[in-house]
Amino acid sequence: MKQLSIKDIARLAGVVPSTVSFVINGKEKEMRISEEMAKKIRKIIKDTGYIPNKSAASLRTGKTHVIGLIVENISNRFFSMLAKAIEDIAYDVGYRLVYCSTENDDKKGSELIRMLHKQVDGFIITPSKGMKEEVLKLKTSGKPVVLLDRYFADVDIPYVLVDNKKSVKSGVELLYEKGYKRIAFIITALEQTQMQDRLASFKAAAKKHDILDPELILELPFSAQEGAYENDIRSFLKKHKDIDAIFFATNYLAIQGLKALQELNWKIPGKVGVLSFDDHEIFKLYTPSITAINQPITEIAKKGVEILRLQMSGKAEPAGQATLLKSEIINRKSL
Amino acid sequence: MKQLSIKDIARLAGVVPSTVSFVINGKEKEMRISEEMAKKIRKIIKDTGYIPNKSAASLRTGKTHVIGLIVENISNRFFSMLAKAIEDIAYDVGYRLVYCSTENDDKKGSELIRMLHKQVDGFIITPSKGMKEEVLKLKTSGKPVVLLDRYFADVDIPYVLVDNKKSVKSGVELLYEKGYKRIAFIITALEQTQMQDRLASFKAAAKKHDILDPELILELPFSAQEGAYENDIRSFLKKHKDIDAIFFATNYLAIQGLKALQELNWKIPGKVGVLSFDDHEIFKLYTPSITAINQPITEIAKKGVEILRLQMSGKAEPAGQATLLKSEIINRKSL
DNA sequence: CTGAAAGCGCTTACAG
DNA sequence: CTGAAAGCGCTTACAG
Repeated sequence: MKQLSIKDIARLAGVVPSTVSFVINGKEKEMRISEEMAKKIRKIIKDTGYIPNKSAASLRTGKTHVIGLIVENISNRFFSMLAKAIEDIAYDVGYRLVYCSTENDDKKGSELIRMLHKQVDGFIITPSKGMKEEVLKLKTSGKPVVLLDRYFADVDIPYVLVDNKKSVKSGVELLYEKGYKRIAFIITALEQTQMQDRLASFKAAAKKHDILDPELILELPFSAQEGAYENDIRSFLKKHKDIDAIFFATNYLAIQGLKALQELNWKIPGKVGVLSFDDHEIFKLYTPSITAINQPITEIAKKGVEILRLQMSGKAEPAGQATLLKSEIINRKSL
Repeated sequence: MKQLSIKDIARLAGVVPSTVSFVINGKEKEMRISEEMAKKIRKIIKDTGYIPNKSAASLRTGKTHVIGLIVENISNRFFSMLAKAIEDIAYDVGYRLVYCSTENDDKKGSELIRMLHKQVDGFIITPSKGMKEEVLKLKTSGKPVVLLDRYFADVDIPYVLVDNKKSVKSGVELLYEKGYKRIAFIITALEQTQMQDRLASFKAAAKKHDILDPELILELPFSAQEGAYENDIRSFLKKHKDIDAIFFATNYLAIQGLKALQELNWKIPGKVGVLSFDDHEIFKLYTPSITAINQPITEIAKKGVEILRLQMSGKAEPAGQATLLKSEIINRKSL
């Protein structure tokens, strides 16, 4: 069963390939093809099951109608939710997604960008620090690109993310209002901008309320290994028995922190209050359920695709390269 | 900055495009191009940052080096883990992944297959029932395809999945050995083959040990809505207070079941033992931790890609279309 | 409205 | 080893 080409359809319809092409691409009005002929051609296309070869069209037009999504790790809940949201939105406007995980490996990330360059109309990237140069090249070569979740501080590339500073500030204020004074802040991956923002904001907010104790800030090196943070958190907590609340900068830290708390037999919220940045299914089910700051994943996806489409259509970018979205505190029983 | 083409590279190297093409595709030996010339060409490619246009190559060769992955919902843990595993394996052998979620929507699933048909060299699909016809067309047209996690019983298409029957049987036996006799089995999505297998196997194994009570089997209609099963499970449990163990056929049922148990204040394992098919991060952290049957996700991915590659390379398929992989019981504290 | 043709950037069979 | 050329399947500017 040989694949049909536009020529075959043209022959069947008794016209030239150009005419078929115009009908396929919805230009029959513009090209003043009779509605009758257009209908006939559409019927033949349907009956034969003809599907245009997109490689050929791409080669000719330079457009692929594919968006390249490069995230850190698709098996991570945040990224898979994000990917799903982007996919849904992109699908509705006629784009597909090619996605890849960088594993926080700058080399792989850069390689992926180069590999996909000609095969996608634009990129959505949650960049690691070392991808900066490659991302800049994208920008230079005029390839549409928008960053999500992370950004490069000193570079003019649009990005969309939750307002980390405001979110952490609200978190600290919530803790403060509930009467917590000895608040630990546990964070990792400080090479990432969003983490730096969270840390800076914690310090500023705690200082403002005069409850900042640098001793209570635990900065852990990033690790992809399972359970990597648990021991560090436990020994940290042991050393600071007067802690009355813990603010985890990410959900995976919180999850491992909960384990450490189980082992130490510190009751929540009796002994310590717990607050996590980033929600997680576990938090709803845990006893007690864990209060969390939820990122607006769908909004991030929506805004990201919107900005990318604006670039892809060649229109001017919206004023201002940064889009900061509001988070939401989900009050549960751990505070 | 105009994009370079193979002609530009050829001009820079003082050769014809063919020669460059051979070097790019690693055929310099075969074509007896001098190592010296090959080196020179490779250097120019590197220096200029030239990247071959894959649309053009695809148009010419008919190969895209892309695998289409169609899953139910990428934001679901099982599928995102599977996608990640497939991506890793495919990447190592020079393939990229285009993925899409069907949302269990047959129409969207079939549409995706058609849309991707010419853009991928092969498909990996976790099919829903209604995609059968479209998958069969794939097979007819000679497109490599392998099914994961689900299958079509009466059709000759290779598939890879966990041995659901054996896994459930081991689960029942574990429960029986531990002394549980009034075992409830809670299941949903019975239109899916793997679910049918799990149910059939539960019945057979329970019958064998003479502990089968049809009253204790709860078959719920599938629902994508959050928390959809919780109420049904709770009222079911209330009606059968003598249950001494619950075997959940999937992790999402177990998670909602745990909530129901919390509300009923049935202690685990004091009042009931709990066993779940499919592991989940939550189970490790829950108090008590939940014993689960873990699917070999990496193995499924590896085997799936392997079978697909065999098909893509035009080699004969391995004997037998079904590949059943062993699961593993992770013993925790809920039994 | 229709036709004829060029060209996107590759790969490869063929001739030397 | 090198050269010249065809052709993959489209889209589009041009001529009628």
